[in-house]
Amino acid sequence: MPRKSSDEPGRLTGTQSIERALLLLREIAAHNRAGSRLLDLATRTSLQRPTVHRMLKCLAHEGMVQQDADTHRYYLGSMAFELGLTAAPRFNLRELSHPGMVRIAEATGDTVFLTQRSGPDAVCIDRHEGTFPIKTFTLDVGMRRPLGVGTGSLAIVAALTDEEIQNIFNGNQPRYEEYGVSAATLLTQAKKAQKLGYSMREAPTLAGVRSVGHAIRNQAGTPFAALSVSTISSRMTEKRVIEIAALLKNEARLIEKQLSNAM
Amino acid sequence: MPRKSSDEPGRLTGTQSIERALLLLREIAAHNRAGSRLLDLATRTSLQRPTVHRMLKCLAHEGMVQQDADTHRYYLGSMAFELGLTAAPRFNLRELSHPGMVRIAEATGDTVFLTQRSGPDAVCIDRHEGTFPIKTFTLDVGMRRPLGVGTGSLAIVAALTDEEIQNIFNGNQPRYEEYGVSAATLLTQAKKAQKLGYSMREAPTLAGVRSVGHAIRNQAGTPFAALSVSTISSRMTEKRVIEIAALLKNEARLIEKQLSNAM
DNA sequence: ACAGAATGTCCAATTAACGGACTTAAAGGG
DNA sequence: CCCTTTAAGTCCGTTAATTGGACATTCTGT
Repeated sequence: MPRKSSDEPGRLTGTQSIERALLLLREIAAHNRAGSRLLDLATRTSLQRPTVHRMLKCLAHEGMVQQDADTHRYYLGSMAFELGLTAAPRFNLRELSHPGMVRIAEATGDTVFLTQRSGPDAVCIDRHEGTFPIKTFTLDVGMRRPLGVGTGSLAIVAALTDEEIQNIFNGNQPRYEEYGVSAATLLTQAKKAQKLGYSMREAPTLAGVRSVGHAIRNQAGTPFAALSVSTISSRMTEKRVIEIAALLKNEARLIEKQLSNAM
Repeated sequence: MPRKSSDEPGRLTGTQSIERALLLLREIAAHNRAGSRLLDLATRTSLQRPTVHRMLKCLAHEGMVQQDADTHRYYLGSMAFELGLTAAPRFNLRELSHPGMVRIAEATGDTVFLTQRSGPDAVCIDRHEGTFPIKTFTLDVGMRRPLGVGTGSLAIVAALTDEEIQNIFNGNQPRYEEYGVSAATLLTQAKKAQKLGYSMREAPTLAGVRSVGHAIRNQAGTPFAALSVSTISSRMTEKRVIEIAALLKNEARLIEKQLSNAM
């Protein structure tokens, strides 16, 4: 009997291979800079190597992934890019948020990030540089990491219900190690963020970088994205954290307002 | 017996449902403006309705498609958008070229431009500043000018076939006046660029500015973009022109290589 | 309120997908 | 240079997952 890949009560039926293919795509996306080797994908998805290989061959054939001829590594393909272009007009959080991000970058001088939730992950979907010469690019656009990793990501988590937070942290537990954090510390940080109304922390892997984040909620009140500002710790005094948090809150409100009109 | 869904000689095996799911995604993408109804998708893909429905349910569950609650119509979902963002750096000329532009700017200290052909025009799609304090911003990002005007633009033209060059110069003739050039002089400059393998000239409107450009070709060998470097003439000695041209050629090659992997 | 047309669901039959075992290719080390 | 190791890629018998005909439900228009 194959490993139970998921514990969801409302399992779907008759779509095992599609689910697996999408799982693979997510996994490839999560490591798209370096690319993924067949074996790593098999390990990370808990699928058998032949299965992964067969699926990748199909996905490559259709252009959803592409394999580097030299290194044999797998990356997202041109079809993924093209589907994204087609889908973009309906998910224009990025365009919608742009003016606000510019305002924040101008007001603070620091770099602003826009992060969107994607299931158990968060994806950085935009970045706007401030004018301050020391820049801290903690996130690249397109970067996908487990929810909770990253300050914007943390702000999203903290704004969820306690039950959901538990579920997410439980589900992502094995993946956190890779990013140098534990579910336990994340929970503490999320609790703190809930009290404050915004997330704030030092980057665990990058010493001397401090970030502030604020969630953006959809019409139903569910947080699905976040704005965050990141800079060197010396610029992020207590007082300034509060100012920036207020700024983020204000811009998040504006975006939420537009969203409720838009959809 | 099920309909033969495809006639390919080199059929893949063991991936029927993934192929079908991707077929559905393509079909949904092709009608993403208006959205697709279940029955239309079944008809257009020659799949059975229950099959389509089951797959869509899965795809929707995973966020690859999304169904409008009111109209029941299907659209591409947020995951499609996010995968696209992640894939973009490898397929988007601008993102793809970014590392190379940074390298050129660092090596030369001067400002680098990325120009893309758009029919009879060329558009500056990116610019990266060097460190040298005297900057010559001959191009703004987004600026659109007739092909041949501008050194990057000239490099693109020069790399086309003689027949195409004639057609373009004829078609653009009346528009050149505005930019202080004539089709005749452009032709001479293009011929010279063909011999050298790169374009070089003094800006006709801005005295004391000299630029070097090199075309970027797609897999078919057709030039469609160019890298160029621009600075004050006193910095652009004969010798330096040759060095920079070599630098540009090298980076253009790298981009072309990535493009050929990509598609 | 009713017909027509669409979406959504069920489950027995069957085939398409699975994965253990094997082959081939490429990297690393003596 | 050859041998070991490690990874990619392939094969094929078994079986569990997918399929799709038939049915249920919901929506739409008159």
